[in-house]
Amino acid sequence: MTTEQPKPPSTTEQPATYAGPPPPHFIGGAIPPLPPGYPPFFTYPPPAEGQQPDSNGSTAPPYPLMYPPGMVYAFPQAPPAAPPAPPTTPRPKRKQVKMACTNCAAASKRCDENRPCNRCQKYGTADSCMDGQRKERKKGIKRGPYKRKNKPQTVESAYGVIPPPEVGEWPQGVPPPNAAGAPPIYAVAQFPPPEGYYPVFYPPPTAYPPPPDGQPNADGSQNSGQPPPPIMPFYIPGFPPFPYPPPPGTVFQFPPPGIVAHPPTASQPATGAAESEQEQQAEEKDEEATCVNPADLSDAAATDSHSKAHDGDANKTDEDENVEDGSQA
DNA sequence: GTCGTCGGACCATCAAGAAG
DNA sequence: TTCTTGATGGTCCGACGACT
Ligand SMILES: [Zn+2]
Ligand SMILES: [Zn+2]
Repeated sequence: MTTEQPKPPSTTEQPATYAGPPPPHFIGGAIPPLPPGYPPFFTYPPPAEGQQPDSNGSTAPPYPLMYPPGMVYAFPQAPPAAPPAPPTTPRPKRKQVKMACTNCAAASKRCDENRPCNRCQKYGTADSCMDGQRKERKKGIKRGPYKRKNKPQTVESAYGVIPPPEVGEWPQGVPPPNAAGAPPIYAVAQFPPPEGYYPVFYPPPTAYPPPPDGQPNADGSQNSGQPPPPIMPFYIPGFPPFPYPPPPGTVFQFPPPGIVAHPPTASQPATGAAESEQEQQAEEKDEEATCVNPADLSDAAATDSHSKAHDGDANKTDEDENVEDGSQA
């Protein structure tokens, strides 16, 4: 994804409580204030194709949009000075024959597996069309230490999120809450975000263990070992994205206990990657829970699931494509 | 137009090094 | 033992010039 961090509201810089105007026709109590450090469930859609940043360099709409938790993705802000990237179609990989004939090799032209090869037949050099001698690779050359760069992808590397920690164990690479620059919350991806999106933050499902050094947090508090205060998500019926302020007649409601959201359907913005494992995990986890399509009820509960992507490297086959060589008219 | 030459991008292979 | 990295040796694209 992108290394640029998002500017939309779901960051720690945002006020922890919703400060906007009360939504019309709100039912079910006041919008619950978010615990300190928790971002609101607001996000923006990605900029439309060809949309230019405004004078502030922002491609966000003038109003926030609400997605139900479990499908909440913000999108990373495009760098203001970034020129519009031209659409690039990756060139198909060029196939090579295992061994070109001596004539083709000398002329640096495309050969094929046939003997005589196509080119030699065409130019009447079939009698001299034969394989050359391949040199043997040198052995025993010292190479020095390698840089490891293709580690198995984690949720974090794939989606820019940090998996929740086990109790009593700090996740690798995550500073404790009292450390400078520590994230106030952990990020949990419910579903793979669409291209160009990153998941919104959720509170960790487990307690913060005491900091390794026993020091208080940056805000002076001590980790109690208790789970952090949960975010009480709120929802509106319908299909995401929801405009905010919501249109007149919108009814807010809290999710009944045990209600979980379905993964995005094909009509929703989501990548197709890694969905099966997540779905399975979600189903296993919430077997007893009632599943409600958000399009029907717009309910969701923040459940924890990750996905992993692994970069396989298996390209050992070799088939020739018998492409006619030669200049055309 | 065809054909030969050639620089260099691209590709497949595989030994060395790293990890499990 | 298996996987990953990266150097190596190779193919062949595409530009160019000579020639017909
Ligand atoms: Zn050939
Ligand atoms: Zn040949």
